Amino acid sequence: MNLSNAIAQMITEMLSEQNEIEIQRNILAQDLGCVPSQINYVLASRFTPERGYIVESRRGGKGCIRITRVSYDKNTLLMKVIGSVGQRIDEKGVEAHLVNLLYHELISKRDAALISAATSDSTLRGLPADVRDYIRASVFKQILITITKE
Amino acid sequence: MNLSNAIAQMITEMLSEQNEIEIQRNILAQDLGCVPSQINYVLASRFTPERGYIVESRRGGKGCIRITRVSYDKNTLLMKVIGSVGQRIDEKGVEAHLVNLLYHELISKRDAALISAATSDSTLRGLPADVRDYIRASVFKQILITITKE
DNA sequence: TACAACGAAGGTCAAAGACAGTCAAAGTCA
DNA sequence: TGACTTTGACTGTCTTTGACCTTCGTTGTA
Repeated sequence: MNLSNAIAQMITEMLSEQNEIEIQRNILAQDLGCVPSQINYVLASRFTPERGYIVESRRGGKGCIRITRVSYDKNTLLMKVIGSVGQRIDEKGVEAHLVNLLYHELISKRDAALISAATSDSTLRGLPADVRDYIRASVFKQILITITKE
Repeated sequence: MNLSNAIAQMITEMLSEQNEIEIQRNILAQDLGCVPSQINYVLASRFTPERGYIVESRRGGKGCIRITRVSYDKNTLLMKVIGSVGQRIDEKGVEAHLVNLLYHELISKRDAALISAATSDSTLRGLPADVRDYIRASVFKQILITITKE
């Protein structure tokens, strides 16, 4: 087992108990007997957004690195919804999806309110119905895609 | 938790009970076991006008520092932006507003990303430019209005 | 009463300290 | 050979500290 894998495993273990951990780079490096920048390498190569992690950090005195595991399932489910929307959707269609997404806790009430505002008939007023539904589908999907990227 | 954050938290707690507090720099510094100028650093870095605080002070005997939370009424400012948008806006116009809103911390990065996604040219593709700008303005404003309702 | 000296605040700024990030070079392994 | 690892010098950012400055109420004195 090389160093990087050992570090990755250690971080994964820490994350098995909580979805979010805070570490101090220098301390962890010292514990593991490696140079601090090795931690960066491991984070950059293994704890990527693609693999469902968010890494944030703070420099300076008492700095730290926060690693959050985002539920991969959530995105998979969101992507399914996005995939199911199709080229057009009417106001009721969006509302139905929102109810569903809320029920499964894939989005927050706030998100639902924002999406609802962005896609309502009154917001998209003035367009012919079919164009409106087309634009609504596009806006709806783009917002959901943005949410999956968090 | 580093010193600065601890101090900031303490001040925030004091402000949770009233919108205005008066502290004595040296006394607070002594309570917290830090040098007095550390208080200045915390005030300068965290209790800024952008974040909705006004800091005033009086030197000399019986001096003090007064910190006021002004809730520069986020909503009032948001409404001003909404009012300034007009009937049409192009992609760059929205981006400019988002930069501004972010700078003044009236919306989060996340909100900005959602709005950007909902109003981009690619999301609204297929519409004639003038209609697109019209719909964009509508979507943009409706989302902001929803944020003011929180 | 006028006012100068004093002491008690708070303000400023630069240097030092404490972290984390970046990048390129060297090393390793299939 | 090429992809992945490891290392460390250098950089960037935020924090902490302390010396020195400014302001202002109080007090002593002519």
